[in-house]
Amino acid sequence: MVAKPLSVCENPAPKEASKIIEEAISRRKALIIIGSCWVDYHGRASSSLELGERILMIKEDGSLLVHRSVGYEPVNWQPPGCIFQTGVTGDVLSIRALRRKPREALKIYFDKIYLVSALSLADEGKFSLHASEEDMQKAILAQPSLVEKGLKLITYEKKVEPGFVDVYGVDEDGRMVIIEIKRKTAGREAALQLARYADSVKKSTTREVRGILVAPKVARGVQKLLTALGLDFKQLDPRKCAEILGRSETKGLREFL
Amino acid sequence: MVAKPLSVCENPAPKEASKIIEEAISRRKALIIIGSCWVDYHGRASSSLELGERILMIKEDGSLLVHRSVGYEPVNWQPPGCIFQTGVTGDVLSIRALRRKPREALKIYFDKIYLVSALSLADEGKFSLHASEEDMQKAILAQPSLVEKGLKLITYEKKVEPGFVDVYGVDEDGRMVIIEIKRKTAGREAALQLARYADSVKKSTTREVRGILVAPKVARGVQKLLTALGLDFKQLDPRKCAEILGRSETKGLREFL
DNA sequence: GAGTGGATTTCGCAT
DNA sequence: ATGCGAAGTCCACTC
Repeated sequence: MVAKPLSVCENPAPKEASKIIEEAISRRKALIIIGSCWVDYHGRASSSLELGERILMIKEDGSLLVHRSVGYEPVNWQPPGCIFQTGVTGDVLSIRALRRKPREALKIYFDKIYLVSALSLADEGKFSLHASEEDMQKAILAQPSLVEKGLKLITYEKKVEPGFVDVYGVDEDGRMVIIEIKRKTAGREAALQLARYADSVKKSTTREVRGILVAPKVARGVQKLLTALGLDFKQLDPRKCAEILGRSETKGLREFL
Repeated sequence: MVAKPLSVCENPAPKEASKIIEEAISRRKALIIIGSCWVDYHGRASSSLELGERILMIKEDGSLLVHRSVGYEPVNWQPPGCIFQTGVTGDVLSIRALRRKPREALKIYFDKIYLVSALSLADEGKFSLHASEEDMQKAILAQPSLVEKGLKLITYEKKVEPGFVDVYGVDEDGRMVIIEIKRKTAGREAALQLARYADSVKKSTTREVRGILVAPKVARGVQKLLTALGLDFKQLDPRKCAEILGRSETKGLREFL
């Protein structure tokens, strides 16, 4: 028999809420607390949030999220690894989440608590993600012709002076090729970064060096910038790369690596 | 009298859960659903998440978060603006969150539902944050001597070729000064970016040009890089800037702006 | 432990 | 709409 996945307590008194919360934290349970609160944060920056109704989530790893009724992001939070302290002063429940490295403190004060729920979530499910920049790189390694006919790859993530080159190879005319991969629209930064890499490589070889920006699209004006910098552009969709990997992942790539 | 801030339903049947969820979404309420589910996502990338117990949050603005029992970040999500569809197939409740621009779809399938809670959160509280890069810029504008004695500022957010210079001025010897501000440890990128801007400005003037990197700290090796590039560094803490703004925000800054 | 760069980044601002 | 850069970014990975 499995432990009950959750307990629910509506409209608890502050003392009762505090008891549930401390118990849950000590037993490594997750918590959801809904109520009216204000929040102060001091650490890498400082912030204050005035009174309002919010959702507080405390997780098993000691992370904490304060969510408003709108927005993808929490308005306040604490990354994993917090130490928690709770206290009751009058009718106010306070929760402190402290972190070292960096030293930062988040304090929440509830003047009304509508719900406290302690959770024991059983979750062993695997998460898998496709069509990342890494997938694009793998697809290109498995099938260099995606970038250019006759292209031969030498190394990947080759380290040159100021940073990394995503992929590094030789074209059919024997020129060195540096490839910068972006999984979404490439902006000015990507072009300038590639130009820097290319310059850096040029300094260390007498051979001709080409830079190719691989991305699904370039931002407005960047094509012109690429031309001015003497760089090439090859359009490539990350989703197409994911498809290619799905079909041929076991073929060429393993050999290459 | 205010509306009841939340309703709670434990262990609902799929049909019942579906009804509550649709009702809540149509009334622009937020939702918390806890249960055992699997998740598929297709859009900017693709992902799949196997069966496990999680917390689903749907917000009033049509954003959606799937949280596991650990981690600051949601394992799956959808930004604000979704359209939702629910359905029941056998004992499975499905929730679809669709988005245009970009076109992406997230599908959640619950085979067990422990809790459904619909929330009407009243939250008008102001959020304020201090010690951002913007605060550093404001502090420098209000008090240029923070960077250097005798420094006179001309403008800020000045457009130069590849981007924007944070602050732009003249030092006590009449040399042009461009300032790049970082609120935390400045890395190689910051130094190279400033160098690019400095080069760009040098090309458009015959006057001497200095670049100053303002940050609480520079990363290892970056000081050497700055020297090599002929750039200066001025240590400045964002928290000190926030203090200065707190004391003197109404003094020099308003005049400058 | 620090540094570096990607992310389904999100978010806000300016063009 | 698109582009661009900051973020208390978080996160994984390398040195």
